[in-house]
Formats: sequence, structure tokens, C-alpha cells
Amino acid sequence: MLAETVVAPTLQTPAGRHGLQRQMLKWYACAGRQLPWRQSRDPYRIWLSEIMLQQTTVAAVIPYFERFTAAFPDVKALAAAPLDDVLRLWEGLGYYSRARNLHRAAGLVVSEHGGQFPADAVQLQKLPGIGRYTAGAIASFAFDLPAPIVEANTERLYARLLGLQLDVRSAAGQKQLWAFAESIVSTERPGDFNQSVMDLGARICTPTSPRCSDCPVREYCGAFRLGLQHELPRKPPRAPVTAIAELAVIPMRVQQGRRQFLLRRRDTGERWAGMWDAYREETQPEILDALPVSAFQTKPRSRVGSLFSAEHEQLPAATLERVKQQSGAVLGAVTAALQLTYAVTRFKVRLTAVVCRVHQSPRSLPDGWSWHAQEDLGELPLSKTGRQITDWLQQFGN
DNA sequence: AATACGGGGAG
DNA sequence: CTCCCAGTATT
Repeated sequence: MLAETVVAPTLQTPAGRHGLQRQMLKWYACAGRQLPWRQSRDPYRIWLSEIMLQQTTVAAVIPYFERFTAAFPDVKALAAAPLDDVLRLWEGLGYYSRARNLHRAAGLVVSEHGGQFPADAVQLQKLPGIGRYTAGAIASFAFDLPAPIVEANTERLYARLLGLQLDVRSAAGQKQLWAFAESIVSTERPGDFNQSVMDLGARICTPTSPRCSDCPVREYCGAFRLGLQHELPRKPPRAPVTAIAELAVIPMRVQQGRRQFLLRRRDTGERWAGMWDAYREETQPEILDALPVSAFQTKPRSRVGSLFSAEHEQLPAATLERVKQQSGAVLGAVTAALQLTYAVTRFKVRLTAVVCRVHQSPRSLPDGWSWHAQEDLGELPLSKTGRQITDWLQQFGN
């Protein structure tokens, strides 16, 4: 008698892949996440959510998505809005080039596509801020086109299914993952299928402690078969964090009984481009240590607002010179200081911000610089750190 | 191929 | 603390 060999399901054949697709869609129907951007097929809302979700957790995005769609219900409204309004709504979400590209892309959709998103991954990817993943996501979620996707969840899931030993970030690894994504995407229900693999990655095939016992496709999984689910996907070591010291200087003046602070708008190409910020310079930790604020630092790593006791504490002469050169302001005594730490990309920054009186303000300020009334600081688009500084500035005199 | 780009959440 | 997150653009 011919022994009927029980073969593990394989993803090498169309039949095997179809089996996985069916399992995924079945699982998704009862275990898929309910998310605000899944309530419609509106390409605008799907696009917006996808941009917000780039390198950003679902939990962080939800409140931004709600506020954003309330303010700008469609692509036309977004295109018509001033960039500053868009940046202000994006504030705190990070990766601000996303907001600038979003605004640019909205303008292009209106001007080049008659206000309609193209139902085509290739066309979508030509829009700023839309790469291969996002183009595939919009094409499949909004238009139900069989476009492949590879992002954090699918990358992990597919690397495990394949038992992929390559570094998933390498060109060779990415090539394999995209080829697999292309081969596995359902031609019948590509939108639901792509969302199902993302949800499985998020809920079952998690980075640490994957819940293989609950996984509907573990019989297809190379990593599970080999017991490598904790080893895969393989990633290169992370770049080490560099410690940095930073000094921020905020000139202050009083005009008609109102406090004003001198700030600048960050240039294109800089970090936090287009957003307002205090003058900042990288410095040496010793410089910060030498500032008398340290006497007031009671809690490390926390914000400490403190008035200097002496009226004539001064900053390093070189700093005063740079502030004068860049802003035109001639500074007087330091009146207050704030210490905080923050992390940005691969840097961990210890920042001391000081408020200085102004001896002399130039008749006309250099490009990008301007005085801002204390009560108007809330209107400005600022980075997280910038907001921490202005929140502190708003307490002055109270 | 490497690097820059933010901030928050989870373990 | 560390790791990770619905990546993209630039060099």
C-alpha cells in the first residue's frame, strides 16, 4: 500500500498559499482590530492614517487621526490649509517631514489628479511621503488592488514564515520579503488579506514572546517548525546612543507691558525644519555644569525652573557673540534657567535653557527670527522640546 | 549601503 | 533602562 505521507503545508505551491490565505482571512474576520481608519474605504483617510503610522504606534496615532480628520475632512481642505496649521496639528507626533510631505502631496492630488487619489500603486508612489509600502497599503486597502506590502508586522511575520536567516534590513533580505509578499497577496481579497497579516503580526506574531499556540498559520511557519521563532527575524545591532550637551538661549524683552521672546524658525534641511525653536547650540557638558543652574537642580532628569539668585550671571562670551551674530540681539543678564533631558534619533541630549534680558534689539531682525508675545506661544508649531521650553516661558511673571 | 528623522509605549 | 513601532528620503 502506498503510504500517504503527511506533508507539512508548503508555501511553495499555489494551493499551499491559498490555504494560508484562507486561514488568514478567517482569523481576521473574528480577530481583526477595529481601527478608526478602517471605518471607510476613503483613500484620503487611509492615506492619512498610513502616513501617521509610519514608524509610529497605533495607540499614538489614534488621537491625532481623530483631530486631523475633524480639522481637514478631505484632501481639498488639507491642501487649502496653511502649512503651519498642519504642523501645529502634527506637533508631538514626530518625524515632521511627514507633515510637510503630506501637505505637498495634498496639493498635488488636487492640482494634478483632480482631487482624487490615483488607484494605482505606481502613481501613488510618485507622491511625496509615499514609498513602496504606503503605496501598496493604499492600493490594497482603498482600492482592493493586489499590491504587496512589507512593513514592521509583515516583515516579522514573513521572515518567520520563510525561516529567513538573512538580515531582514539587508538588500537581499528585503528582496526576499517583497518577493514573498508579492507571491502571497490574495488576488481575491487583497485589502483584507494585507490587513490580516498586519494584524497577525501585531497580535500574535509579536517581536518577543510570539503566541504561536494561537497562530492560525503556524503549520506553514518555517521558524515554528525549526523552533526559531525567538531568533527570527534577524536584525543588525542598533547604533549606539551618543550623549550630547546643548545650550538654549531665549532673549526676553518687555513691550508695552507684555513679555516677548525671540525665537527662530528652523530652516529646511535642519532637524525640526519649519518649526519654531529657541536658539540652540551644542556645547560641552562642563559649560552646562559651570552655569549656576546646577545649584537648583534638585531632581535629575526632571524639569527644574529656577530663578538665578544673582542678577548678573553671564553666559560664555562666545555664546553671546553667536547669539548676536545670528539674531542681532545684544544680551544682558541671565534671569532664569531650565534643565531637561530628551532623546532625539540616536542622541541623548542634556539641555539647559536660559532666558536673558536684552540690552539691544536690532531694528530689523534677520530672516526667520521674530519676537513672540508670551500669550501667543501656544499658536506656534514646536517640537516636543520646544513646547517644553515655551510651556516654561509662559509661567514667567506668574 | 548608511544615515537622518521624534516621540511614545511596552516589557 | 532597551527595544520597537503600518518607512521614506537623502547621501
